[in-house]
Amino acid sequence: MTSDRDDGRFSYEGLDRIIHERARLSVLTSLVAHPKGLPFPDLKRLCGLTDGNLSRHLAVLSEAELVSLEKGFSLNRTQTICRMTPTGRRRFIGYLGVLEQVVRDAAVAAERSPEGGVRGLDPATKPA
Amino acid sequence: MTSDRDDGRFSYEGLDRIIHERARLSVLTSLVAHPKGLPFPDLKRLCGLTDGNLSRHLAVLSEAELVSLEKGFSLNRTQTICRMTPTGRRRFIGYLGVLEQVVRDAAVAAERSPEGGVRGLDPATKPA
DNA sequence: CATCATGCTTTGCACCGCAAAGTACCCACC
DNA sequence: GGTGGGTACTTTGCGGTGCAAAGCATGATG
Repeated sequence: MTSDRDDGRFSYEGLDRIIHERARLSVLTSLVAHPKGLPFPDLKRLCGLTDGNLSRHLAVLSEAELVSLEKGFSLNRTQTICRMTPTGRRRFIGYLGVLEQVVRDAAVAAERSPEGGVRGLDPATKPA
Repeated sequence: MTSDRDDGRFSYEGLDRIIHERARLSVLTSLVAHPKGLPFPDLKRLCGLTDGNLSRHLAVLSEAELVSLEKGFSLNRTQTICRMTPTGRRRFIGYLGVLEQVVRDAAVAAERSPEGGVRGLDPATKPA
């Protein structure tokens, strides 16, 4: 059934641990959708994260140089603006390619076995 | 910029922690591609996992009743056959829907900001 | 001045992924 | 029959991490 050639067929090594994490995936998607950057509180609301959580994940992303943090003041308040770095953007897009591959693999497979419930996941199907 | 209506816009709560993990994502994708089940060693090779790793992840998936483990004998060897349960299949497909949404959100956003490198990720583009 | 709200950061812990070591079984081979 | 080796897993140990709760600093408000 499975041949030697299939070794690692589904290993998906491109799923970078830094990126492949729900909260950080949220953050990065938010940031790629807002190329001019987002203030901490907006990001927090978009991602549905607590303060502490967002802070920690931003630290990780910043450490990995996937996002940059610009700390300043606005309306007499401290304000951190988060942006995606060019590196971050590149790596995120690479990651998305792998993610796309996962979805495609799974959709093809699920389609092939007839046990129903696969509507809208056929890779050739466009969403409504 | 972001309105109240956007709260949680990118929170992706459907990214189930049990499923959203590289190794288990591998396992589930392998299993959905092999509806008749896979023996432990084949699964291990497909996913590029060590024995211990696969064992642990299977325990988690089995505990959550996303996969079933059938332990038996074949050719005088112990053999565990792993299958996806109907529940597992349903939940995995649900998860895939969310994953698809992530890819689509990100692709749209990345497309919209002009800084290049987005080839092949446009949601309207089919792979070659 | 006290209180409350905002905008984060730090702490603490429980959980988890991973590799290495361990167990069980079977099969040669001498 | 016993020893060595291979297959098929399971268990253990540990370093790392996500998360919530608590902490801290600043500014507005009564």
